[in-house]
Amino acid sequence: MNKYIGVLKRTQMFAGVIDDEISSMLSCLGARIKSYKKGEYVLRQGEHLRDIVVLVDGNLHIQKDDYWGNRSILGQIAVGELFGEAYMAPESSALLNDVVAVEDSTVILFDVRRIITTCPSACRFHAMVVQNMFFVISEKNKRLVQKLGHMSKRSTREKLISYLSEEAKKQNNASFTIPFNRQQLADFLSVDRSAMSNELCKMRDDGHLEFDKNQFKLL
Amino acid sequence: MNKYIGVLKRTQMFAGVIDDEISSMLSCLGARIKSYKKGEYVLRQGEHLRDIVVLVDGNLHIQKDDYWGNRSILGQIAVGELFGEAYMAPESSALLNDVVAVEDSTVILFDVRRIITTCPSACRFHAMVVQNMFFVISEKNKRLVQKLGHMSKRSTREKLISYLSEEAKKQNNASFTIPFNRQQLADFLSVDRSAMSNELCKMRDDGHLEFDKNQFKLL
DNA sequence: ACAAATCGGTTGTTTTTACAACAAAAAGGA
DNA sequence: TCCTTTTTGTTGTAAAAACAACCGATTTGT
Repeated sequence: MNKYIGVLKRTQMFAGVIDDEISSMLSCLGARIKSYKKGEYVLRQGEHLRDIVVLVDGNLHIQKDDYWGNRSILGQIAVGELFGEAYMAPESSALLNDVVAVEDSTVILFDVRRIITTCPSACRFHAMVVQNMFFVISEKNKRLVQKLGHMSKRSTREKLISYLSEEAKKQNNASFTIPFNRQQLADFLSVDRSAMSNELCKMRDDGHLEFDKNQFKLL
Repeated sequence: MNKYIGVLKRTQMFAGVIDDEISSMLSCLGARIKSYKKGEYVLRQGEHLRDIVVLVDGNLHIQKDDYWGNRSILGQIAVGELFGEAYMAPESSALLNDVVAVEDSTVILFDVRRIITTCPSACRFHAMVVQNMFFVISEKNKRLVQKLGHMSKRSTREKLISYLSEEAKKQNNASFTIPFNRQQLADFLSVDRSAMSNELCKMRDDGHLEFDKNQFKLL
């Protein structure tokens, strides 16, 4: 687990906490490590979650498949980001989505209750982690609101524009890479892949953007 | 402000805090009170928010209007609920939506920084409010995820089913009232009102539900 | 290197939704 | 109460999206 201290140090959750402190906090917070192969389920819809899941290597998707096999992707977790913040309240622990490793992945799990309850042994930085968590959850909420902003657009084209412009803004560059292939992007925006592909090409022909694979450039 | 202590006491934010303590916390948390007439803007998109807004009377909608006048409703704030939790992180304070009073409303504002920073004078229940806020944000997060669940459905009918069943579940009754009229519900689900109205009537004719105004019953 | 699987784009058809216009019913105000 | 405004349902048409099927290119595994 110690080999990932460098990764943890750079997460928002542990912002301002030094290596030595992280190391001692691992036990204080009941940390455990787990690895998953590409395609494996990290968590399943309906499961009860009592941990905060921090991704230290790989790539996760939060998604849901309906009865007819339609998939919708709620979001993506990149290295350093975490999952499970929505299930910290004691009563609301039944997961609404699956969490799937889209690449070989490694996560570190922290016991939720140990995070929100400041420990008696009072490791110095516990209070800072609590405050960091506030900001992390707050950020997460904002991202969900942004996603709702994309989804509330009526046409496929508008959804694409909404999503791509925000991605450009987030990466602070008109050229940027998205973490999805076409099918995944369609599942993320809840539209049909072929229709979306069509629309992307039209937008390209209209001179609004250029793309190659998952690399885009807004014009 | 003191006339609303009874309301505050029943909010999740102040769960477990007694009247006297709330009263003293009001100044500790830099509380201010504001009232709005029906139709007035409480907050506007792009504004910078440094407060948590608790609704103590009335009804608020969180919404956004685009250039062409299309409105989309992100959510509704009922008495006792709060707004602003997505903007607690110092860098993310630019509002993504308007907040509008859909009835005459009264809110109490709390300085965010005073909430997350435990005060030196250490009012006894401050720590409890901090923990409560964790749960509130977490709940909000869950609600956003649920809304994304509805929005990710491909057809108007499925969106309606998704929303209405959840509402029934939330109110723990097959008969329930929704906080929207038809146009508002359409704006909430991002569909056309007339098409939605049509679909609702078809669903009624198919024997799936009954409704009268904003009172629904699932069969 | 080869076969198999995945991925992205294209096209035609069907289904669904948006849009516009209107009428009946209900609510609100003078 | 009566008039005005708002709300809801209805219908027809136009536009858009979903669906299905296919192909070529790329990637992956052996």
